[in-house]
Amino acid sequence: MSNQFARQLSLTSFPPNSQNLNSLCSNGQLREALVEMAVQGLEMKFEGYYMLLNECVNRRAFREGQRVHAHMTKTCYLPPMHLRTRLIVFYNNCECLNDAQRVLDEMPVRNVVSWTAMISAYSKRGYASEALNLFPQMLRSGTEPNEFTFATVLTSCTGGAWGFDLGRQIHSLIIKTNFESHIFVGSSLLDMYAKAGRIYEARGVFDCLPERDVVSCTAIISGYAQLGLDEEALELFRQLQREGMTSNYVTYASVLTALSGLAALDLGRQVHNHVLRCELHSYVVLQNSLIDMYSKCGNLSYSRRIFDSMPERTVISWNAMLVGYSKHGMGKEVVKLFKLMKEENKVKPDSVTFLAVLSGCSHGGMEDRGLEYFYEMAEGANGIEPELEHYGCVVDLLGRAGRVEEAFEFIKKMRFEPTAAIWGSLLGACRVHSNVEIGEFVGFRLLQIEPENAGNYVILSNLYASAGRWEDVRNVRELMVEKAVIKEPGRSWIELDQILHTFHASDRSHPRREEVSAKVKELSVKLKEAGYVPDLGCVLYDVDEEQKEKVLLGHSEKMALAFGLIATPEGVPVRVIKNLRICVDCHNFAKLVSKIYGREVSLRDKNRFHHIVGGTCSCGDYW
DNA sequence: ATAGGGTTAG
Repeated sequence: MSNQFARQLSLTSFPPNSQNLNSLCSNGQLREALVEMAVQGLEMKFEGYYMLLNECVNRRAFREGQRVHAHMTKTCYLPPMHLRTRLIVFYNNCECLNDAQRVLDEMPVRNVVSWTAMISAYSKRGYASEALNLFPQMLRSGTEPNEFTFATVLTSCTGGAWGFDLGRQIHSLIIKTNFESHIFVGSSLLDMYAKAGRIYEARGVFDCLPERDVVSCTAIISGYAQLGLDEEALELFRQLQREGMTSNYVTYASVLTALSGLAALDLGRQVHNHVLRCELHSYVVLQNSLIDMYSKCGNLSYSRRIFDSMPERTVISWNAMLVGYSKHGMGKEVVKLFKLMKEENKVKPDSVTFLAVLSGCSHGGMEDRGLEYFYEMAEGANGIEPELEHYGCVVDLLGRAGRVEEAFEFIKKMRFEPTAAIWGSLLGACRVHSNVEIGEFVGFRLLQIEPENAGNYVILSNLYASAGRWEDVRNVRELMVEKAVIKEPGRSWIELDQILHTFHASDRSHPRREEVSAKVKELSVKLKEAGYVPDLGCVLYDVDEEQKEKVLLGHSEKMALAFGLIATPEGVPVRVIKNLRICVDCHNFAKLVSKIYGREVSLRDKNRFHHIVGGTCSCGDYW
């Protein structure tokens, strides 16, 4: 009765059916549109539902969308496929994957679009295995995938070995169905290869694309950057720029990742200026990248300035800043900033936050504070379960404080199987604090798990040497010669006028190599007068002492440092970057250089910064 | 009606 009355009313006062709904929806008057839906009752047209659902999707209006769904179920005997597909998208948007799946389950017929919408829903929410299960179901049902399906499903193949295997099978299907050169499919495909570490395959796909756009170019650049192939990323970026590539904020974020890795401050500043000119600087992602870039280039105050100027911050902003302080050994700043984060209470700390805080306490010599945070975490106060890496930080904390036995007990009680990294951290502590008893046990354990890592043999033999157990030193050396492989050759570099000067151990390739080795020799003579004693224990090979000293003087960081002294004016700080951990001998060497030549030396190694002033290092000689 | 690349940690 009232329905009929309403219909009469709507016929007299409004234009009939969807006309009115259309204007209400396009004015964003969702509530009024819902009233109109009720008024139209059984007369609702499919276009009307479509417009309403669209509005609910855009506004993430969950309750309203549910009402539309219920109304549709009541009035339509068989809702058409496109409306049901829109419902899948709607429920996904409201993070109700169960409801989305139910809509798919209730469809009497499905086509490629509805399947793809559901696969996309799972992959967007991070349910890779559900997405990957759905794909073969779709094939079995006889539905042919299209370019949308392939582009979508490949994004779920980046998780692990299982996903990659499936990804390769999907690749061959893509070749068979001739979608390989489709730009969306190609970008997704090359990204999958890059994330699996197969950069050559990724590049192959990229090179075969008949056309390129921002996304495909960014995908391949970031592929290199994510694998730590920073120079290649930078080189490709420059080349593609010459060829007229357009860039957007994602491109610059990826390039900044590469520049962070290279610690290329001048180039980083240049990108920053460019970002400002293009008015891209308000993207939070880009601000986060800039914070990270400045901190990894040694310029923490710039990072902080950007951080302070941000109107909105994500957890990544906080983490990047905390990691910055941590790597610079500024434990107090880490604690202060973490307090601020909690007080502000806008952004919840995540597991990376705690990694940064714990390792910040460790690098900053604040063991007790770090332990407090760990136990706070373990009690579940923050809703984050400590993971293996957090336990690793605690081993580091205890080891640094000389509490080696405690660290050993802690490892035994962990709910994880200790990894090589955990044992390695404890072995390092045993060496610094000369605990041969535990060190020997840990060392052998480590040689079992990781026999190919040369570094482990060196630390163990150093430990024996410090105890005067020369027979054992020799045995370890022999073992090493049999089994160890040096994975990554040592490499150091220094940036001068936007150019990176790279040196390898005993390098012969730099144009000024003669000058540089002469300078290293000169330095060593001067430093010896001031008490420098080469630490022959740092040499891997079994050669005579004179040879060992030569090997030490050939270390890449000494050459980069010497080059810095030659090529920059007196009094200017020298910034050296090394791809591995710095060795004890080079650390001593740099400390003496800073003292005798009155130069500040900033040395970034794989793990952290060493700020060396007047013969003292910010790491407190533990790293 | 359905689609691709990004920032912290390891």
